[in-house]
This record gives sequence, structure tokens and C-alpha cells, in this order.
Amino acid sequence: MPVTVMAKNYSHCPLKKRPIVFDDIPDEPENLSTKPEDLSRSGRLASISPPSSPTLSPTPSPSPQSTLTDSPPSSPPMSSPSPTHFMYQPPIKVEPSRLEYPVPISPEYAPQTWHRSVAPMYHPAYHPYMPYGYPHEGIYMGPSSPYSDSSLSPPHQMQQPLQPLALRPTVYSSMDHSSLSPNSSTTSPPPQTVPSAEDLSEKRRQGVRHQCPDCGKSYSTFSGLSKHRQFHCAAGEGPKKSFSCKYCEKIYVSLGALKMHIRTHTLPCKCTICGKAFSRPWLLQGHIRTHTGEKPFSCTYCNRAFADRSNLRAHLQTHSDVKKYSCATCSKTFSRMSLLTKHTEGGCTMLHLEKMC
DNA sequence: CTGGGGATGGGGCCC
DNA sequence: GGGGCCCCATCCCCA
Repeated sequence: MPVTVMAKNYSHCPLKKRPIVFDDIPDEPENLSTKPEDLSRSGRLASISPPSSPTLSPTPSPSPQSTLTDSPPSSPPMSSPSPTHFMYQPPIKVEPSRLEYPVPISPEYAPQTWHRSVAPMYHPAYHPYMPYGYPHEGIYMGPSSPYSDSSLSPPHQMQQPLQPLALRPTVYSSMDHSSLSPNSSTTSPPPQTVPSAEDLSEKRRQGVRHQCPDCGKSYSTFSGLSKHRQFHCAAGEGPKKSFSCKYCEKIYVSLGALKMHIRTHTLPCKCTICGKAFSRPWLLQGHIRTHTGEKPFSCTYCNRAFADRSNLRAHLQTHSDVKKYSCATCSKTFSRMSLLTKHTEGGCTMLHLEKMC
């Protein structure tokens, strides 16, 4: 496959991280999903399709495909408009002052209003699983849309305005760790003790945690604990299967962990615009925003918009007098860890004074 | 040099 | 068990 390294200097980056341009970009992105996108998730479908109109016909589920195979999985058959219907539009840089949806998003901002005017969401690259578009033209509510936020619902379901990002509670921070009991639920429970859904909900409300008997880490769900013990915990005892990567020498205790790792080698999520590849679909989606200029995350203070929530969060720090990272020596605060590191390594003036004394 | 934004990756959690 | 989203962290680049 002919590969052209981009002119930008990425010599400092690991090879797998350098952006590449494929001269023969396949027309269809790979379908990495083992199931078609569920547009009804988070109410997206309801927001884009009138109840009375015919809704999406169930898409036949593609057969599960292993990412361990070298051959790329084929895309599922999709009935869709002509490929030429989705012409790539040049990037639209959204000036903060022109944003047509504020943050918090208000119910009156119907999705059709904001995304048609703000983001060119018609390009198939917006969805790696739908080669030629979406079942409903121009109505894809991608993960980058404000409604993709788990705390949001489509307009007709919105009961509460979106709380500013910086003010939203962190759910797991309120967990009651005092209720932890050693080794609770860590051994395989007999069938009759399997908690019901209501029990689990109640336990979540009460903050019951499931603790790993090997390393002590606790999780809010038994599923989380199971994944930890299966994928991550190296402190566990007993004979364990090992799965080694065929691309490198890493060894994992589960096939799932290995599959996840192998994606960092195969980089199956490929940008249809520039050909750069990513290990996970959501990384690709974030990357595609760099092409489209879509910036769904706006600062509530200055209306500056960002393509990435993390970058907005970092930006919000600049509005705060007391920033997240503080120097232990001079108590100066910084918005980013990197700035604090630079400060301390580059020479905190107070540190210099202390050394002189 | 400092501060900030852009881009990206990993691990955890929930559905 | 898989997928998606979240938070956090990191690195690079630029003003």
C-alpha cells in the first residue's frame, strides 16, 4: 500500500502515531462494530424521526467479526442514498460568536436547527460504520452532538436545562466508600444470590462497591469488577491463561484485553478524508472534527468553542482564579499539569530561594 | 519563557 | 462481553 508521510514533522512521534496519507483510500470505511448503530440510543432516533413516520427498519445484524483477523471486516450492507449525495464540504470554522446553540443547550434549540447550520454532518466520515451516509439524510446525531451527552435527551424529552459542564456532579465521587465490605461480591455468588436489577439499582444508590480481593480496587458494578479481574488485575492468584500479541511481546490475561491492545497495532478506524488511522472509533470521530471544524463544546463564560470536551475543561480552568494544579512550594496554581511541571522543573522562584537558604 | 489551545491516547464506567 | 462515552493525562505548537 503506497504511503506518503505528511510534510508535517512528526519525527518525535512513534511511527504508529504519525499521520499518514493513503493514496488508495478505500471507498468504504471498515465496519468495526459487531452491530449496527442503534440510533434509538439516547433517544437520538426519536429526535430525528417523527413517531408517525416510518422509522428505521431493523438492520440485519452482521455476523460478529474478530478484530484478530488480518483481513478487514467488510461493511454491512446498508440501503442508502447514492454516495455522491454526501459530498465533502470544506471545513467550516465556527466562530464562537456565531454559535447558534449556547451552552447549556436549551430545549428550544432543535437539533435540526443547530447542526445544519453549525456542523457539516453529512459526510460519511462522520460515521465509520455507515459507508455512504445514514438512513435519514442529514439527521445523524453523532456522538459529537450535544445530545450525545449522557445527561441530555432530545428536545421533547428535556426536562432540565443542561448544567454547565464545570458544575455537573461527578457521580462516582459521591460514592459512599464507608459501606465497603472486604471481598464483598468478589467470589462467584451462588445463583440464588444474584441480585436483581432493582437490588443493583438500590446498591448503586447506596454506593455499594465491589472490591477486588487481589488488589483492593473497588468498582461500582459487579461487571466493572469482573472486567478488572479479567483484563487488568495482575495481582490475582491462580493459573491464568495468557494471550500474547503477535505484533509485539505484550502478554494479556484475557482475549478481550488482547483484542483491545491489538487495535493499537492494526488501527482499524481510518479517516476517510486524510487516511489517518486510529485504534478506536471515538478517536476517529474526534479527529474528523478537525476536518469539519465542528466544535460542539462551548465555554459558558466566553462562548469560545472546542471540538473536544477535555480541551474545554482545560480552558475553563483559565477562567478560574484558583486553578486545579498548585505548586507545593509557592502555592501558585496552574490550569494544566504540564504547566505546573514546567513551573517546578523550570525553576519555581520560591524553590530557588529555599535552595539558597 | 509562559500560558493556552489542538490533538491524541489510556483506563474506567455505564448501557 | 461489546460498545460508547467519560475523565484524565500528555505532547506539540503557537502567540
